[in-house]
Amino acid sequence: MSYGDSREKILSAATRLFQLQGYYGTGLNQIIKESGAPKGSLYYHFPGGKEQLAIEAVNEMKEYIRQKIADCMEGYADPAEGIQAFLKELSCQFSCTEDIEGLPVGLLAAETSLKSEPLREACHEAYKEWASVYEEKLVQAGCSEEHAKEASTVINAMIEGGILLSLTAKNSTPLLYISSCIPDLLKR
Amino acid sequence: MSYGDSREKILSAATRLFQLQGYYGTGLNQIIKESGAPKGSLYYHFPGGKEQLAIEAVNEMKEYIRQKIADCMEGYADPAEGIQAFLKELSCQFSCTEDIEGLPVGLLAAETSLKSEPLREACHEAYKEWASVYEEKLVQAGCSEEHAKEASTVINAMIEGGILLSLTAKNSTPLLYISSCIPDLLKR
DNA sequence: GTCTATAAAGTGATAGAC
DNA sequence: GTCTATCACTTTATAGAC
Repeated sequence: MSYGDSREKILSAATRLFQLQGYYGTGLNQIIKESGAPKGSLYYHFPGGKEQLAIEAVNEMKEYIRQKIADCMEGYADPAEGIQAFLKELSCQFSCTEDIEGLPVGLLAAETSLKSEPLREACHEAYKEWASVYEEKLVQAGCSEEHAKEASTVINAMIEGGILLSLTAKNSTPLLYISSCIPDLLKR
Repeated sequence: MSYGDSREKILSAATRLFQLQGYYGTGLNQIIKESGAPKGSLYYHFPGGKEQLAIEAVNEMKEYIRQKIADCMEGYADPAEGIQAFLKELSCQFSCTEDIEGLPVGLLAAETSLKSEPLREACHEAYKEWASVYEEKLVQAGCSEEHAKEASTVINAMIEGGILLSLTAKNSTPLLYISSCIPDLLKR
């Protein structure tokens, strides 16, 4: 292969750390150290430096979460049940401190949306992609295009907000409350 | 007075900057510079250093937002209308780039909940306080205590998530979508 | 209450050898 | 592809003068 796995190891450590600690809370040294990749290879693989690394990390989060949402939605005919399955999966991490994954995309988005346009765009694309998975399912289930568009955005907001509240509360209660109100939200 | 206004100026600059740029994205030097307060007075007024400053900043955000929510709720008999008034106010900042206030509490919470217990607790208290304002109004309007408790947490999550999405999208659409689904959420 | 000076460590980034 | 060494800068925090 043209790339060894150094690039991959760096990117996966960066993704994990950015999600947990944020952009400014994570140093390049820490990324290198946790990745176990050779020290000198960072700027070889990521000539754009920290910003490029963060953009690619956001793309990793985007795809990882998109897949999770899609898997959950596929398992049920009713969109509400699919979303609840996804929320259930998210809530698991708060049972055990070690499992906590942080706030995917949201932390980086909040830190950098006003400071780096390319990074903001990457975060925005992630939210758009997740919304489109919800949207498609809702339309398939008989929602109007308009309602599906609104609802999918609201679901994105609730879930990011719910993770944030669960992180702060150190328990999954907020995510579970959200889960229980999903059917009411989609009933229209 | 026993304190001049240096303390106040430092704290208000810190509050603004932490909310916009986060804990690690904001340096003590920048806070001093923007506050216009004398350079040497920071550790005199805040012997606990950056962490103490952030905790007090979170308390400022807590009170500022609590007041805003309370004002909005007082203006209407219907809780849904009060919440929509608050969302309308939040959405204004995205009309003009200069007015953007960032993500109150949420950014600091996401960055530090896993790293500083006292800071996490301060953020948690803020969310609890906001929720109790919603809760009280909902119970007054005839909701069951149980439903009011759930709904107020969900509203907190939606709003923090909505600000985050609006920040990332650079427009108020997410907050407005949330506003339009509030009545459905409370109908029970 | 405020100042300067500075310590001690960390940051992102680059150059040049191998 | 990877290494080391290093630059230029910023960070939080402290000590001691005024």
